[in-house]
Amino acid sequence: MAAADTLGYQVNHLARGLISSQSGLVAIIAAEIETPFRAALLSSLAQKLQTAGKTPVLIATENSDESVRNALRQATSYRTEAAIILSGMPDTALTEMCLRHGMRLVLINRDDAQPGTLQIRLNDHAAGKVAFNTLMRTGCKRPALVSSNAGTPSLVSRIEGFEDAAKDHGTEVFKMIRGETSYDTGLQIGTDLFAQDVRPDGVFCVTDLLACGLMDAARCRFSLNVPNDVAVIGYDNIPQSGWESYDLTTFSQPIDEINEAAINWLSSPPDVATENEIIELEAPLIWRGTIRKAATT
Amino acid sequence: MAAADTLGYQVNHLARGLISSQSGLVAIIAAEIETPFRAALLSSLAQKLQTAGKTPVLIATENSDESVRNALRQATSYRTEAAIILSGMPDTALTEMCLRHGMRLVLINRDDAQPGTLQIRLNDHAAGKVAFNTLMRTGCKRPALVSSNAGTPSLVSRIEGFEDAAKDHGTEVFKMIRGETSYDTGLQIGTDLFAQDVRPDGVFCVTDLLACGLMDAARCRFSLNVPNDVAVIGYDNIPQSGWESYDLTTFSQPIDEINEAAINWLSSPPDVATENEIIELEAPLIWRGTIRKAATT
DNA sequence: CTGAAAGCGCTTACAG
DNA sequence: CTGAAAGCGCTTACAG
Repeated sequence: MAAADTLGYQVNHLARGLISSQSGLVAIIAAEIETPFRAALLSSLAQKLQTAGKTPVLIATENSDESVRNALRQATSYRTEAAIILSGMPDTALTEMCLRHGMRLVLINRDDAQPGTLQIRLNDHAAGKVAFNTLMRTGCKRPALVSSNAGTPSLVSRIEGFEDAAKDHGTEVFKMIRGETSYDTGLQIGTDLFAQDVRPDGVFCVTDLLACGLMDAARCRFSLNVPNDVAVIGYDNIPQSGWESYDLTTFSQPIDEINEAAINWLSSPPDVATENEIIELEAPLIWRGTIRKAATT
Repeated sequence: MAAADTLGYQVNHLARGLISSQSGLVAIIAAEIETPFRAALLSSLAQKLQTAGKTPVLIATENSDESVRNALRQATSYRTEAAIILSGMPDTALTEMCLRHGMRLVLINRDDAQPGTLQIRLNDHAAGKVAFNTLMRTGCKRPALVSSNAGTPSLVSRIEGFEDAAKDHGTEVFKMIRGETSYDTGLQIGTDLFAQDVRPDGVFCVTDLLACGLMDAARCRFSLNVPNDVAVIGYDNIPQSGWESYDLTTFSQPIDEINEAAINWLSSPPDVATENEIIELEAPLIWRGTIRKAATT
């Protein structure tokens, strides 16, 4: 051992992976990793994977299913033990190929059912409802809903939750859905939204990035006061929503819980789960300054 | 080939790497990847690596040299072809071991000399000077300099450049260096800085994150106007500095150039470079709204 | 030009 | 309990 140490010997994981079919490699497949929420999720995930003794392989994709397919092929060629997919959806044929290779799949924030995989998702429908009810409880009369048209299952659920709550309440919702999920589309939507004769006085942005853009439009371009003229609720709890310029009330994605659930499942024996498994977590509302004080808590 | 395709055959890169010593794997070793600048660099790097036919292995470290050392060991055990290091410094012994393994090393934004490596850095000293001169040219009388005490070579160079320019100009600089490189320390430094009897009227923050925090302290806590009461210059050009609430004048790190330089060097034959090579790039100043209009352009 | 053999560095099962 | 052999899936050099 001493000799090995002085010679700088290290086990060759490539060779070990070849024989034992335990490569120690886990693929993280994600798009838009430069985005605040994704970056935070990725950072936490990479660290937890390492402390669990795995080595993360990072595969950046575009937002298309096609590029996720290629990513998955790249992963299997390295006999990755598992893939954690944060964006896009592989088709069933590819999923099956992964399973045949002994590779395990976890899908985060994706509702589509895939046999043999673990799905981790948040209760987005409930969050949409909470968003609506919170706006109403704090005195809003003209609620609005803004989203990108990325059409991700989680975004769609948030929208539906908000609309269902509005229907129950008998209130009409002004809806503006456009562009990609970014600060810039938030800014543009805000610019159009607040240029109207009758302005909404409370808006749920399906994402913090959209909310930040919308708030900047409200304040810099229309000199509106948040929350007095418009209340705003976001979703994700990115670092910027805690910055004093925004101080945004938002839903907090439980990043650590998500990643721990993923890693626990990967560490458990694979034969237990032949069906697909679903773990649903809650995203609690973080009360900050973009909402008026509620009459009732 | 048709049969291979229907059976879903794929070359096993582990086996190929074992025999050909071309694993196709490149390690990215980085700390604080959830931070806006790092996330942007990482995203671009991962994508460029993939289109160059390499597969990135992500190794998240803490900011210590010790954890970079462990990361490098993990990388060598997978016979990574190269490592791109964005944080911390491996010691010479480890660098030599990497080179002996046929692994190539590129160090980004690190000034420390290491034989056999490629160093990519920015002309931070010049940027520090530009920052000072720009503040003075736009009418500042009491310049201040704020930094974290991370002590990274690039931060130190920015500080020295600013101070050297001040010395040439015969002007005293108020300096506040504290904490880690984050929004929160920017906020705290700003809070203390603007509570003084004589306030600075122009400050160079060595990082955009610090600048955002400082601006929020100035505006939310002291109702100061930027740039009329205080001008602010940052460094990095993170996405948030382009947001309307900040509209921060800052130095733009040429992320694409940095990554292309790294990948070009990795693609060139290794025997050419036995000495360490240094590539120095410029970070141009992006003029936005946190600086008064200059009398002379 | 085609085809079989050797070997990369491991781990696992088996023989001594 | 120790030690040698077989084999993981490739690539490269060599024989036919």
